[in-house]
Amino acid sequence: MPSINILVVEDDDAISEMLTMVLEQADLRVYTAMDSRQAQAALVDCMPDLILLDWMLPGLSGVEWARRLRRDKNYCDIPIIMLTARGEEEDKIRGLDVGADDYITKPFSPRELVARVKAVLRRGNKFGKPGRIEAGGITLYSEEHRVTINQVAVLLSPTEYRLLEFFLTHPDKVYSRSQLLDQVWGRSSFIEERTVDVHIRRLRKILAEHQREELIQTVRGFGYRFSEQV
Amino acid sequence: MPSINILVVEDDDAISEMLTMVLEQADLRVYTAMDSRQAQAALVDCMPDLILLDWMLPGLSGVEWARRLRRDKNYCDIPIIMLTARGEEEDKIRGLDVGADDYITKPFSPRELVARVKAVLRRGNKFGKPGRIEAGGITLYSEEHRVTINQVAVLLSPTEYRLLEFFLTHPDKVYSRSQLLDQVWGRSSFIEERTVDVHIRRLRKILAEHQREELIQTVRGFGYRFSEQV
DNA sequence: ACAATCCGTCACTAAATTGTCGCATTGTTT
DNA sequence: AAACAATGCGACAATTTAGTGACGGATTGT
Repeated sequence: MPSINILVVEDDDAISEMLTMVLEQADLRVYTAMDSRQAQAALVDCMPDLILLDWMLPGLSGVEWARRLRRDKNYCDIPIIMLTARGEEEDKIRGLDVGADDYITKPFSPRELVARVKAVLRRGNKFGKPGRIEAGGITLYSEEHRVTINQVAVLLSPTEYRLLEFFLTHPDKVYSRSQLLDQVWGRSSFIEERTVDVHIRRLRKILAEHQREELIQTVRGFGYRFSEQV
Repeated sequence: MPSINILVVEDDDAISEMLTMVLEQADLRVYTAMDSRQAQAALVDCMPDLILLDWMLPGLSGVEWARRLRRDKNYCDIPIIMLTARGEEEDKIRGLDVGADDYITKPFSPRELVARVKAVLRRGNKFGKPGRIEAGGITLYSEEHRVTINQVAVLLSPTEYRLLEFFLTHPDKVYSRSQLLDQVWGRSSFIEERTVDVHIRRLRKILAEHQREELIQTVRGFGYRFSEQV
Protein backbone atom coordinates (compact mmCIF):
# COMPACT_ATOMS: atom_id res chain seq x y z
CA MET A 1 0.00 0.00 0.00
CA PRO A 2 2.84 2.42 0.58
CA SER A 3 3.00 3.70 -2.95
CA ILE A 4 3.63 7.23 -1.81
CA ASN A 5 7.04 8.69 -2.49
CA ILE A 6 8.63 11.48 -0.52
CA LEU A 7 11.74 13.24 -1.70
CA VAL A 8 13.88 14.60 1.10
CA VAL A 9 16.35 17.29 0.10
CA GLU A 10 18.65 17.97 3.00
CA ASP A 11 22.41 18.33 3.18
CA ASP A 12 22.82 17.46 6.84
CA ASP A 13 23.25 13.71 7.05
CA ALA A 14 21.98 13.37 10.56
CA ILE A 15 18.76 15.22 9.89
CA SER A 16 18.26 13.46 6.61
CA GLU A 17 18.55 10.08 8.23
CA MET A 18 16.23 11.04 11.00
CA LEU A 19 13.64 12.22 8.50
CA THR A 20 13.96 9.02 6.53
CA MET A 21 13.42 6.90 9.57
CA VAL A 22 10.41 8.79 10.77
CA LEU A 23 8.75 8.84 7.38
CA GLU A 24 9.37 5.19 6.67
CA GLN A 25 7.87 4.43 10.00
CA ALA A 26 4.77 6.16 8.71
CA ASP A 27 4.69 3.86 5.70
CA LEU A 28 6.04 6.30 3.18
CA ARG A 29 8.75 5.54 0.67
CA VAL A 30 11.64 7.94 1.04
CA TYR A 31 14.21 9.14 -1.46
CA THR A 32 16.98 11.48 -0.42
CA ALA A 33 19.10 14.10 -2.10
CA MET A 34 21.88 16.26 -0.70
CA ASP A 35 21.54 19.27 -2.95
CA SER A 36 19.35 20.65 -5.65
CA ARG A 37 21.24 18.94 -8.43
CA GLN A 38 20.69 15.52 -6.93
CA ALA A 39 17.15 16.49 -6.18
CA GLN A 40 16.55 17.42 -9.78
CA ALA A 41 17.85 14.04 -10.84
CA ALA A 42 15.77 12.24 -8.26
CA LEU A 43 12.64 13.92 -9.53
CA VAL A 44 12.69 11.87 -12.69
CA ASP A 45 13.43 8.67 -10.83
CA CYS A 46 10.90 8.67 -8.11
CA MET A 47 8.17 11.09 -9.17
CA PRO A 48 7.61 12.16 -5.60
CA ASP A 49 4.20 12.95 -4.27
CA LEU A 50 5.73 15.45 -1.90
CA ILE A 51 9.05 17.16 -1.37
CA LEU A 52 10.63 17.98 1.95
CA LEU A 53 13.07 20.75 1.19
CA ASP A 54 15.70 22.30 3.39
CA TRP A 55 15.68 26.05 3.27
CA MET A 56 19.43 26.35 3.21
CA LEU A 57 21.29 24.22 0.72
CA PRO A 58 24.79 24.28 -0.71
CA GLY A 59 24.87 25.47 -4.29
CA LEU A 60 21.53 26.51 -5.64
CA SER A 61 19.54 27.25 -2.53
CA GLY A 62 16.40 25.41 -1.62
CA VAL A 63 14.34 28.48 -2.22
CA GLU A 64 15.77 29.00 -5.65
CA TRP A 65 15.20 25.43 -6.61
CA ALA A 66 11.64 25.50 -5.37
CA ARG A 67 11.00 28.58 -7.42
CA ARG A 68 12.36 26.87 -10.51
CA LEU A 69 10.31 23.82 -9.78
CA ARG A 70 7.17 25.87 -9.68
CA ARG A 71 7.81 27.05 -13.21
CA ASP A 72 8.36 23.54 -14.47
CA LYS A 73 5.17 22.31 -16.02
CA ASN A 74 5.95 18.70 -15.20
CA TYR A 75 6.56 19.19 -11.53
CA CYS A 76 4.78 22.35 -10.51
CA ASP A 77 2.00 20.40 -8.86
CA ILE A 78 4.19 18.58 -6.41
CA PRO A 79 3.59 20.00 -2.95
CA ILE A 80 6.61 21.24 -1.03
CA ILE A 81 7.20 21.43 2.68
CA MET A 82 10.07 23.72 3.68
CA LEU A 83 12.42 22.95 6.54
CA THR A 84 13.67 26.09 8.22
CA ALA A 85 15.87 26.67 11.22
CA ARG A 86 14.25 28.41 14.14
CA GLY A 87 16.58 31.37 13.91
CA GLU A 88 15.90 32.48 10.40
CA GLU A 89 14.09 35.74 10.33
CA GLU A 90 10.50 35.32 9.50
CA ASP A 91 10.58 38.41 7.34
CA LYS A 92 12.50 36.46 4.81
CA ILE A 93 10.04 33.67 4.92
CA ARG A 94 7.20 36.07 4.71
CA GLY A 95 8.59 37.99 1.81
CA LEU A 96 9.57 35.19 -0.45
CA ASP A 97 6.69 33.45 -1.93
CA VAL A 98 8.08 30.29 -3.33
CA GLY A 99 4.83 28.49 -3.21
CA ALA A 100 5.65 26.09 -0.44
CA ASP A 101 2.59 24.36 0.90
CA ASP A 102 3.73 24.28 4.45
CA TYR A 103 6.87 24.73 6.42
CA ILE A 104 8.34 23.25 9.54
CA THR A 105 10.83 24.91 11.82
CA LYS A 106 13.55 22.78 13.28
CA PRO A 107 13.57 21.27 15.72
CA PHE A 108 10.31 19.40 15.35
CA SER A 109 8.79 16.26 16.76
CA PRO A 110 8.31 13.18 14.60
CA ARG A 111 4.61 13.41 15.18
CA GLU A 112 4.49 16.96 13.97
CA LEU A 113 6.40 16.06 10.86
CA VAL A 114 4.16 13.17 9.97
CA ALA A 115 1.05 15.16 10.76
CA ARG A 116 2.07 17.92 8.41
CA VAL A 117 3.15 15.58 5.66
CA LYS A 118 -0.11 13.71 5.81
CA ALA A 119 -2.09 16.92 5.98
CA VAL A 120 -0.49 18.15 2.80
CA LEU A 121 -0.92 14.81 1.07
CA ARG A 122 -4.54 14.69 2.07
CA ARG A 123 -5.09 18.05 0.54
CA GLY A 124 -3.97 16.59 -2.75
CA ASN A 125 -6.39 13.75 -2.23
CA LYS A 126 -3.65 11.22 -1.97
CA PHE A 127 -3.84 9.03 1.05
CA GLY A 128 -7.59 8.98 0.84
CA LYS A 129 -9.11 5.65 1.66
CA PRO A 130 -12.61 4.85 0.64
CA GLY A 131 -14.85 4.78 3.63
CA ARG A 132 -16.30 1.38 2.85
CA ILE A 133 -15.23 -1.61 0.81
CA GLU A 134 -17.52 -4.49 0.07
CA ALA A 135 -17.18 -7.85 -1.58
CA GLY A 136 -18.66 -11.29 -1.18
CA GLY A 137 -20.79 -10.39 1.80
CA ILE A 138 -17.87 -8.82 3.61
CA THR A 139 -18.02 -5.15 4.42
CA LEU A 140 -15.03 -3.29 5.73
CA TYR A 141 -15.58 0.15 7.21
CA SER A 142 -12.10 1.58 7.17
CA GLU A 143 -12.88 4.76 9.07
CA GLU A 144 -14.45 2.80 11.85
CA HIS A 145 -11.98 -0.05 11.58
CA ARG A 146 -14.86 -2.46 11.60
CA VAL A 147 -15.73 -5.54 9.61
CA THR A 148 -18.97 -7.37 9.08
CA ILE A 149 -19.65 -10.64 7.29
CA ASN A 150 -23.24 -11.08 6.23
CA GLN A 151 -24.06 -8.05 8.35
CA VAL A 152 -22.60 -9.71 11.43
CA ALA A 153 -19.74 -7.94 13.16
CA VAL A 154 -16.55 -9.95 13.38
CA LEU A 155 -13.42 -9.39 15.41
CA LEU A 156 -10.08 -9.38 13.66
CA SER A 157 -6.55 -9.03 14.90
CA PRO A 158 -4.51 -6.21 13.36
CA THR A 159 -2.75 -8.45 10.85
CA GLU A 160 -5.91 -10.24 9.91
CA TYR A 161 -7.52 -6.87 9.33
CA ARG A 162 -4.73 -5.62 7.12
CA LEU A 163 -4.66 -8.84 5.16
CA LEU A 164 -8.39 -8.77 4.57
CA GLU A 165 -8.24 -5.11 3.66
CA PHE A 166 -5.60 -5.88 1.08
CA PHE A 167 -7.61 -8.70 -0.40
CA LEU A 168 -10.75 -6.61 -0.58
CA THR A 169 -8.93 -3.85 -2.40
CA HIS A 170 -7.19 -6.26 -4.73
CA PRO A 171 -9.74 -8.88 -5.65
CA ASP A 172 -9.47 -11.60 -8.25
CA LYS A 173 -5.71 -11.45 -8.57
CA VAL A 174 -3.20 -14.00 -7.33
CA TYR A 175 -0.48 -12.90 -4.96
CA SER A 176 2.57 -14.88 -4.03
CA ARG A 177 3.53 -15.18 -0.41
CA SER A 178 6.37 -12.81 -0.88
CA GLN A 179 4.14 -10.25 -2.55
CA LEU A 180 1.73 -10.48 0.32
CA LEU A 181 4.57 -10.04 2.77
CA ASP A 182 5.63 -6.90 0.95
CA GLN A 183 2.17 -5.44 0.70
CA VAL A 184 0.67 -6.37 4.03
CA TRP A 185 3.67 -6.63 6.32
CA GLY A 186 5.84 -4.00 4.66
CA ARG A 187 9.05 -4.34 2.73
CA SER A 188 11.28 -4.23 5.73
CA SER A 189 10.19 -7.41 7.41
CA PHE A 190 12.29 -10.52 7.64
CA ILE A 191 9.62 -13.09 7.98
CA GLU A 192 9.29 -16.67 6.84
CA GLU A 193 7.12 -17.02 3.80
CA ARG A 194 5.27 -19.87 5.38
CA THR A 195 4.01 -17.48 8.01
CA VAL A 196 1.64 -16.15 5.40
CA ASP A 197 -0.04 -19.54 5.30
CA VAL A 198 -0.75 -19.35 8.96
CA HIS A 199 -2.42 -15.99 8.70
CA ILE A 200 -4.39 -17.13 5.71
CA ARG A 201 -5.60 -20.00 7.79
CA ARG A 202 -6.59 -17.76 10.67
CA LEU A 203 -8.50 -15.51 8.35
CA ARG A 204 -10.14 -18.46 6.65
CA LYS A 205 -11.25 -19.82 9.96
CA ILE A 206 -13.10 -16.61 10.64
CA LEU A 207 -14.65 -16.59 7.20
CA ALA A 208 -15.65 -20.21 7.65
CA GLU A 209 -17.63 -19.32 10.73
CA HIS A 210 -19.82 -17.35 8.38
CA GLN A 211 -19.80 -19.80 5.49
CA ARG A 212 -17.50 -17.67 3.39
CA GLU A 213 -14.30 -19.68 3.35
CA GLU A 214 -14.44 -20.07 -0.40
CA LEU A 215 -13.49 -16.43 -0.82
CA ILE A 216 -9.82 -17.05 -0.13
CA GLN A 217 -8.52 -19.52 -2.67
CA THR A 218 -5.24 -21.37 -2.81
CA VAL A 219 -3.39 -21.23 -6.09
CA ARG A 220 -1.07 -24.13 -5.75
CA GLY A 221 2.52 -23.37 -6.52
CA PHE A 222 1.86 -19.65 -6.59
CA GLY A 223 0.01 -18.13 -3.70
CA TYR A 224 -3.46 -16.99 -2.78
CA ARG A 225 -6.34 -15.20 -4.37
CA PHE A 226 -9.42 -13.45 -3.05
CA SER A 227 -12.37 -13.83 -5.34
CA GLU A 228 -16.10 -14.39 -5.35
CA GLN A 229 -15.87 -16.78 -8.24
CA VAL A 230 -14.86 -20.39 -7.86
CA MET B 1 -10.15 27.86 30.56
CA PRO B 2 -10.70 28.81 26.96
CA SER B 3 -11.24 25.79 24.82
CA ILE B 4 -11.92 27.79 21.70
CA ASN B 5 -9.06 28.56 19.37
CA ILE B 6 -8.95 31.49 17.02
CA LEU B 7 -6.35 31.79 14.32
CA VAL B 8 -5.50 35.36 13.40
CA VAL B 9 -3.82 35.81 10.04
CA GLU B 10 -2.62 39.36 9.73
CA ASP B 11 0.69 40.79 8.57
CA ASP B 12 0.46 44.10 10.39
CA ASP B 13 1.99 43.61 13.81
CA ALA B 14 0.05 46.36 15.50
CA ILE B 15 -3.31 45.13 14.33
CA SER B 16 -2.41 41.56 15.07
CA GLU B 17 -1.50 42.39 18.64
CA MET B 18 -4.60 44.39 19.13
CA LEU B 19 -6.76 41.55 17.88
CA THR B 20 -4.99 39.14 20.15
CA MET B 21 -5.60 41.26 23.18
CA VAL B 22 -9.23 41.83 22.48
CA LEU B 23 -9.95 38.21 21.76
CA GLU B 24 -8.07 36.91 24.76
CA GLN B 25 -10.05 39.30 26.85
CA ALA B 26 -13.12 37.51 25.55
CA ASP B 27 -11.77 34.18 26.78
CA LEU B 28 -10.60 32.88 23.46
CA ARG B 29 -7.26 31.30 22.80
CA VAL B 30 -5.47 33.12 20.03
CA TYR B 31 -2.85 31.91 17.59
CA THR B 32 -1.29 34.28 15.11
CA ALA B 33 0.25 33.96 11.68
CA MET B 34 1.77 36.60 9.47
CA ASP B 35 1.02 35.06 6.11
CA SER B 36 -0.81 32.19 4.53
CA ARG B 37 2.10 29.86 4.83
CA GLN B 38 2.39 30.35 8.54
CA ALA B 39 -1.35 30.08 8.73
CA GLN B 40 -1.29 26.76 6.96
CA ALA B 41 1.28 25.54 9.40
CA ALA B 42 -0.68 26.81 12.35
CA LEU B 43 -3.75 24.92 11.22
CA VAL B 44 -2.20 21.63 12.16
CA ASP B 45 -1.02 23.00 15.45
CA CYS B 46 -4.07 24.62 16.88
CA MET B 47 -7.07 23.27 15.01
CA PRO B 48 -8.80 26.62 15.16
CA ASP B 49 -12.53 26.95 15.59
CA LEU B 50 -12.49 30.15 13.61
CA ILE B 51 -10.10 32.07 11.40
CA LEU B 52 -9.73 35.83 11.25
CA LEU B 53 -8.16 36.47 7.90
CA ASP B 54 -6.74 39.66 6.50
CA TRP B 55 -7.87 40.34 2.98
CA MET B 56 -4.51 41.53 1.83
CA LEU B 57 -1.55 39.37 2.62
CA PRO B 58 1.97 39.16 1.31
CA GLY B 59 2.52 36.12 -0.81
CA LEU B 60 -0.50 34.00 -1.41
CA SER B 61 -3.33 36.40 -0.72
CA GLY B 62 -5.87 35.82 1.99
CA VAL B 63 -8.57 35.25 -0.56
CA GLU B 64 -6.57 32.66 -2.37
CA TRP B 65 -5.76 30.86 0.80
CA ALA B 66 -9.35 30.87 1.93
CA ARG B 67 -10.39 29.39 -1.36
CA ARG B 68 -7.85 26.65 -0.96
CA LEU B 69 -8.95 26.02 2.56
CA ARG B 70 -12.51 25.49 1.41
CA ARG B 71 -11.40 22.67 -0.79
CA ASP B 72 -9.55 20.93 2.01
CA LYS B 73 -11.70 18.24 3.48
CA ASN B 74 -10.13 18.57 6.88
CA TYR B 75 -10.49 22.27 7.28
CA CYS B 76 -13.36 23.29 5.04
CA ASP B 77 -15.70 23.53 7.99
CA ILE B 78 -13.74 26.15 9.83
CA PRO B 79 -15.59 29.45 9.61
CA ILE B 80 -13.68 32.45 8.31
CA ILE B 81 -14.11 36.11 9.04
CA MET B 82 -12.42 38.42 6.58
CA LEU B 83 -10.72 41.63 7.60
CA THR B 84 -10.90 44.28 4.93
CA ALA B 85 -9.79 47.88 4.71
CA ARG B 86 -12.50 50.47 4.43
CA GLY B 87 -11.53 51.44 0.93
CA GLU B 88 -12.01 48.11 -0.74
CA GLU B 89 -15.17 48.00 -2.74
CA GLU B 90 -17.71 45.85 -1.10
CA ASP B 91 -18.97 44.62 -4.41
CA LYS B 92 -15.82 42.71 -4.84
CA ILE B 93 -16.16 41.16 -1.48
CA ARG B 94 -19.75 40.25 -2.00
CA GLY B 95 -19.12 39.05 -5.50
CA LEU B 96 -16.23 36.78 -4.83
CA ASP B 97 -17.44 33.68 -3.28
CA VAL B 98 -14.60 32.61 -1.12
CA GLY B 99 -16.87 31.17 1.43
CA ALA B 100 -16.15 33.65 4.16
CA ASP B 101 -18.75 33.57 6.89
CA ASP B 102 -18.57 37.24 7.69
CA TYR B 103 -16.35 40.19 7.14
CA ILE B 104 -15.30 43.20 9.14
CA THR B 105 -14.02 46.45 7.75
CA LYS B 106 -11.15 48.17 9.52
CA PRO B 107 -11.19 50.09 11.66
CA PHE B 108 -13.58 48.39 14.03
CA SER B 109 -14.35 48.51 17.70
CA PRO B 110 -13.38 45.69 20.01
CA ARG B 111 -16.99 45.17 20.83
CA GLU B 112 -17.95 44.79 17.22
CA LEU B 113 -15.16 42.30 16.68
CA VAL B 114 -16.09 40.11 19.61
CA ALA B 115 -19.74 40.29 18.73
CA ARG B 116 -19.15 39.08 15.21
CA VAL B 117 -16.75 36.37 16.29
CA LYS B 118 -19.20 35.01 18.80
CA ALA B 119 -22.03 35.28 16.32
CA VAL B 120 -20.16 33.16 13.83
CA LEU B 121 -19.13 30.67 16.48
CA ARG B 122 -22.70 30.42 17.66
CA ARG B 123 -23.82 29.72 14.14
CA GLY B 124 -21.41 26.81 14.09
CA ASN B 125 -22.88 25.57 17.34
CA LYS B 126 -19.57 26.09 19.03
CA PHE B 127 -20.54 28.84 21.34
CA GLY B 128 -24.27 28.82 21.12
CA LYS B 129 -26.82 28.37 23.84
CA PRO B 130 -28.28 25.27 22.27
CA GLY B 131 -24.79 23.83 22.15
CA ARG B 132 -25.71 20.36 23.21
CA ILE B 133 -24.36 17.08 21.99
CA GLU B 134 -25.87 13.78 22.92
CA ALA B 135 -24.93 10.19 22.41
CA GLY B 136 -25.29 6.99 24.32
CA GLY B 137 -26.92 8.59 27.33
CA ILE B 138 -24.24 11.22 27.60
CA THR B 139 -25.22 14.82 27.18
CA LEU B 140 -22.66 17.55 26.87
CA TYR B 141 -23.75 21.14 27.29
CA SER B 142 -20.91 23.03 25.71
CA GLU B 143 -22.13 26.38 26.87
CA GLU B 144 -22.22 25.40 30.50
CA HIS B 145 -19.20 23.15 30.20
CA ARG B 146 -21.35 20.61 31.90
CA VAL B 147 -21.88 16.92 31.30
CA THR B 148 -24.53 14.49 32.37
CA ILE B 149 -24.67 10.72 32.04
CA ASN B 150 -28.13 9.24 32.27
CA GLN B 151 -29.31 12.66 33.42
CA VAL B 152 -26.85 12.61 36.30
CA ALA B 153 -24.29 15.38 36.42
CA VAL B 154 -20.68 14.28 36.38
CA LEU B 155 -17.47 16.15 37.06
CA LEU B 156 -14.73 16.09 34.48
CA SER B 157 -11.26 17.53 34.40
CA PRO B 158 -10.46 19.84 31.46
CA THR B 159 -8.68 17.17 29.48
CA GLU B 160 -11.35 14.60 30.16
CA TYR B 161 -13.92 17.09 28.98
CA ARG B 162 -12.12 17.84 25.76
CA LEU B 163 -11.55 14.17 25.09
CA LEU B 164 -15.18 13.35 25.66
CA GLU B 165 -16.26 16.30 23.57
CA PHE B 166 -14.10 15.09 20.73
CA PHE B 167 -15.50 11.60 20.97
CA LEU B 168 -19.06 12.85 21.04
CA THR B 169 -18.53 14.96 17.97
CA HIS B 170 -16.70 12.20 16.14
CA PRO B 171 -18.57 9.03 16.94
CA ASP B 172 -18.02 5.60 15.46
CA LYS B 173 -14.64 6.37 13.95
CA VAL B 174 -11.33 5.00 15.14
CA TYR B 175 -8.58 7.36 16.14
CA SER B 176 -5.01 6.43 16.77
CA ARG B 177 -3.30 7.74 19.84
CA SER B 178 -1.38 10.13 17.71
CA GLN B 179 -4.51 11.45 16.06
CA LEU B 180 -6.12 11.96 19.43
CA LEU B 181 -3.08 13.85 20.62
CA ASP B 182 -3.32 16.10 17.61
CA GLN B 183 -7.03 16.66 17.89
CA VAL B 184 -7.57 16.85 21.62
CA TRP B 185 -4.29 18.15 22.90
CA GLY B 186 -4.15 20.44 19.92
CA ARG B 187 -0.81 21.85 19.02
CA SER B 188 2.01 19.50 18.36
CA SER B 189 3.06 18.87 21.87
CA PHE B 190 5.76 16.47 22.84
CA ILE B 191 3.67 14.04 24.73
CA GLU B 192 4.02 10.31 25.05
CA GLU B 193 1.42 8.41 23.09
CA ARG B 194 0.77 6.17 26.03
CA THR B 195 -0.48 9.16 27.94
CA VAL B 196 -3.62 8.88 25.88
CA ASP B 197 -4.24 5.49 27.48
CA VAL B 198 -4.21 7.02 30.89
CA HIS B 199 -6.76 9.64 30.00
CA ILE B 200 -8.89 7.03 28.31
CA ARG B 201 -8.80 5.09 31.53
CA ARG B 202 -9.76 8.09 33.60
CA LEU B 203 -12.65 8.80 31.30
CA ARG B 204 -13.69 5.17 31.27
CA LYS B 205 -13.69 5.05 35.01
CA ILE B 206 -16.18 7.86 35.09
CA LEU B 207 -18.34 6.24 32.43
CA ALA B 208 -18.18 2.97 34.32
CA GLU B 209 -19.67 4.59 37.38
CA HIS B 210 -22.74 5.05 35.26
CA GLN B 211 -22.62 1.71 33.44
CA ARG B 212 -21.49 3.24 30.18
CA GLU B 213 -17.95 2.00 29.88
CA GLU B 214 -18.75 0.14 26.68
CA LEU B 215 -18.96 3.43 24.82
CA ILE B 216 -15.21 3.80 24.60
CA GLN B 217 -13.83 0.84 22.75
CA THR B 218 -10.27 -0.31 22.29
CA VAL B 219 -9.24 -1.12 18.76
CA ARG B 220 -6.18 -3.20 19.35
CA GLY B 221 -3.17 -2.18 17.37
CA PHE B 222 -4.84 0.99 16.26
CA GLY B 223 -6.41 3.20 18.86
CA TYR B 224 -9.79 3.95 20.35
CA ARG B 225 -13.33 4.40 19.17
CA PHE B 226 -16.42 5.95 20.67
CA SER B 227 -19.54 4.18 19.57
CA GLU B 228 -22.89 2.97 20.79
CA GLN B 229 -22.59 -0.24 18.83
CA VAL B 230 -20.69 -3.19 20.14
C1' DA C 1 2.15 30.68 50.58
C1' DC C 2 -0.76 26.60 50.76
C1' DA C 3 -3.77 23.06 49.49
C1' DA C 4 -6.06 20.84 45.89
C1' DT C 5 -6.31 19.31 41.53
C1' DC C 6 -4.66 17.89 37.32
C1' DC C 7 -1.41 16.01 34.17
C1' DG C 8 2.26 13.38 32.07
C1' DT C 9 5.25 9.60 32.84
C1' DC C 10 6.78 5.29 34.56
C1' DA C 11 6.96 0.48 36.04
C1' DC C 12 4.49 -3.51 36.32
C1' DT C 13 0.91 -6.86 35.04
C1' DA C 14 -2.31 -9.13 32.12
C1' DA C 15 -3.63 -10.36 27.78
C1' DA C 16 -3.63 -10.69 22.93
C1' DT C 17 -1.02 -11.33 18.88
C1' DT C 18 2.40 -13.25 16.13
C1' DG C 19 6.08 -15.99 14.01
C1' DT C 20 7.83 -20.51 13.91
C1' DC C 21 8.04 -25.44 14.26
C1' DG C 22 6.75 -30.29 13.47
C1' DC C 23 3.70 -33.13 11.60
C1' DA C 24 -0.63 -34.29 8.93
C1' DT C 25 -2.93 -33.85 4.67
C1' DT C 26 -3.52 -33.01 -0.03
C1' DG C 27 -2.17 -32.78 -4.73
C1' DT C 28 1.24 -33.79 -8.50
C1' DT C 29 4.60 -36.33 -10.98
C1' DT C 30 6.82 -40.35 -12.44
C1' DA D 1 1.28 -46.57 -6.20
C1' DA D 2 5.33 -44.45 -4.42
C1' DA D 3 7.87 -40.38 -3.97
C1' DC D 4 7.84 -35.76 -3.71
C1' DA D 5 6.33 -31.09 -2.96
C1' DA D 6 3.20 -27.81 -1.42
C1' DT D 7 -0.18 -26.60 1.79
C1' DG D 8 -3.04 -27.06 6.11
C1' DC D 9 -3.09 -27.40 11.01
C1' DG D 10 -2.38 -27.40 16.14
C1' DA D 11 0.59 -25.92 19.59
C1' DC D 12 3.92 -22.91 21.84
C1' DA D 13 7.10 -19.41 23.21
C1' DA D 14 8.41 -14.70 22.36
C1' DT D 15 6.97 -10.37 21.46
C1' DT D 16 3.88 -6.68 21.41
C1' DT D 17 0.24 -4.06 23.27
C1' DA D 18 -3.13 -2.33 26.53
C1' DG D 19 -4.76 -1.72 31.45
C1' DT D 20 -3.51 -0.04 35.94
C1' DG D 21 -1.75 2.15 40.23
C1' DA D 22 1.40 5.29 41.81
C1' DC D 23 4.27 9.45 41.88
C1' DG D 24 6.25 14.00 41.30
C1' DG D 25 5.90 18.32 39.13
C1' DA D 26 2.97 21.96 37.50
C1' DT D 27 -0.94 24.78 37.70
C1' DT D 28 -4.78 26.95 39.91
C1' DG D 29 -7.57 28.99 43.14
C1' DT D 30 -7.80 30.67 47.93
